Amino acid sequence: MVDAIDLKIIDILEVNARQSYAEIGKEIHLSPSSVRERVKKMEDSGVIKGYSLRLDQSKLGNTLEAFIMLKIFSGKLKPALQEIEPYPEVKEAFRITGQHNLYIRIALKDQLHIQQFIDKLVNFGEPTTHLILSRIGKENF
Amino acid sequence: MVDAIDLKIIDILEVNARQSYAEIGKEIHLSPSSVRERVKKMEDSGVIKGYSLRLDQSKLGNTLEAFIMLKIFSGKLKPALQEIEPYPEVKEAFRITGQHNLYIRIALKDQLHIQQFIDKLVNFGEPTTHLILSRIGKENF
DNA sequence: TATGAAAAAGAGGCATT
DNA sequence: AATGCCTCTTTTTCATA
Repeated sequence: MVDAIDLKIIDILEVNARQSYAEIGKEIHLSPSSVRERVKKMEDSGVIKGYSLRLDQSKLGNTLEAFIMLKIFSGKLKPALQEIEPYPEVKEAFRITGQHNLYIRIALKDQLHIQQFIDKLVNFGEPTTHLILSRIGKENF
Repeated sequence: MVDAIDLKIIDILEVNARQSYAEIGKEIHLSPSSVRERVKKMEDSGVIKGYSLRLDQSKLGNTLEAFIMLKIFSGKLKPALQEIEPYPEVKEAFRITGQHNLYIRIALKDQLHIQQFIDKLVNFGEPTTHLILSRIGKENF
């Protein structure tokens, strides 16, 4: 399904998803079309779901990044999901195991906005908030 | 710094970072070169840090996704960071406020591997693990 | 906006299994 | 027969003025 060469391509694209097939091919000693074929197969099979951006949220004016874990009130899961879905502040969300049921990552302008955001969530569950202080690791995180 | 048109370009690239400048230009009624110029400026200023992939980890054989929050033991922050930095299983990590100090997101083959991973972390702090059950929201999450 | 240069997409062929 | 890679050609896109 996905062989060692495919994994190499993924590694390269993970660092820079806009790298050309020609350049990728040079790195792994394959022709541009072969690289392209492999990428297309991975897109078609769903291994590669899409291509995205790494943004510096602070330079976009969002000085606060945080994640909120929600302990959902009984029967409030569906309405909670519908509530948070459309917000552009929400960068990522998933259902989780443990004391809380929902993980929501957000990027916000300032403290006032995080307060307003939490105020909306308290209708659906009990929130625990963690501010993100800094990212760790390689640049491609 | 970043105007409304730039934000539109970011929105488009966030959904598909491999979209061509020509196509982006069509959507926002701008010439390919103008789009290209704006993107380059955002790259140079660091607003756009890079381009990345959205992968289906389960199709790569990683059936388990999780995040671990670590309550770091006194003086163990630096060694903890050095320990986790090189692991390919670590997809994201940041320092956080609250009861825990470190957030670590991982993708792993199976339960055995998560156990082994946690075993390494207990030397540096007290871990709390949450498995990720499912992603919520649009496809570009 | 127009241009040459570069890359992507597609077709066909060859080699290995 | 199927797969994976290559080369060649056409079309599209990029970067420069």
